[in-house]
Amino acid sequence: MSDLLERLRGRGWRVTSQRRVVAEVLDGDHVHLTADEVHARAAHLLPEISRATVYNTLGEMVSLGEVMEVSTDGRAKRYDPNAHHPHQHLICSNCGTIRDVHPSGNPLADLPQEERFGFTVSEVEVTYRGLCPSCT
Amino acid sequence: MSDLLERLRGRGWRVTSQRRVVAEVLDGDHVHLTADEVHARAAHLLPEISRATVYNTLGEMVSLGEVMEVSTDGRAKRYDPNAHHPHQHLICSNCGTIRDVHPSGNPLADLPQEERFGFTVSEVEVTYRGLCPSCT
DNA sequence: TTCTTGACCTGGACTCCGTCCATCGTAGGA
DNA sequence: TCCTACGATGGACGGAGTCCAGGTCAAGAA
Repeated sequence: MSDLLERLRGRGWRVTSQRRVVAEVLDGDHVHLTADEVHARAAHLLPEISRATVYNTLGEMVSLGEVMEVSTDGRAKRYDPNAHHPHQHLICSNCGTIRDVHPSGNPLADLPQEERFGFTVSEVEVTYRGLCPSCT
Repeated sequence: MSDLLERLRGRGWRVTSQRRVVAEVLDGDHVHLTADEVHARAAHLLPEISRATVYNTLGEMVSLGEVMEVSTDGRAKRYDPNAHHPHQHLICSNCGTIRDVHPSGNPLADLPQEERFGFTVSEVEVTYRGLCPSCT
């Protein structure tokens, strides 16, 4: 994830200890943490970091396209650092576990012209729901 | 929508004026209101109705499968009475307008077995995003 | 029609998630 | 090393949703 910091620096970002720590927490490809979880883990590495800073940093990473925001259930949003590899999500309806998945096919092509109502459609988000092995 | 009330009565529900009014507000197939909007419209017909009652009633309708919950953007959930006709949603990223759409194909079949990680997958939710004609 | 009772409604307090803002601190260029 | 604009802080705030104790009423029984 240090290349994330490099990319951010390249975009004119100041690299502060807070941003470094948030990036470190998000390291790894299969992480789907809430802002509060990110804050808790970051505070473990840098105790004085504030909630507002975590929210700001996550928001900036999202608007730069480095991190994806996932709204799973209308409760807290989750942050997914695997933003450079297109994927969808499979969520356990019981315990909330999230997995990245790669469906075949192209859902964008599945929306016929006459069902677009003049919209310029640019993205599709597919969420699969079901029960994970341990909740079955 | 009076058949909704009939179905609910058939399930042992008491039909109260509050529930009648909520059902009436949700009447129509292309409505996607937030709980607060439902409350505002319901209060127009029955001024003393409380927010808690609207939330309770909507929650019950959802758990009976009579109404669908749509989490568009991590903000307020929306309630969609068109629950008996499978469909997906097309949302304007700018103004939030929602349309019901019917993609061809079956996205459930697009998730290969080896991408299911042992989950019992039961539903798929597809959300298309883009700009509506008036926001383009 | 009246009675009875448990399901339902109410309003206000509370929680959770997220944003805003005034002020202070500091990364990094000169 | 110094300067300063960008970033961090934390506390107040706001929106969405939940909870609860107590009052109300739909609908079946008589």
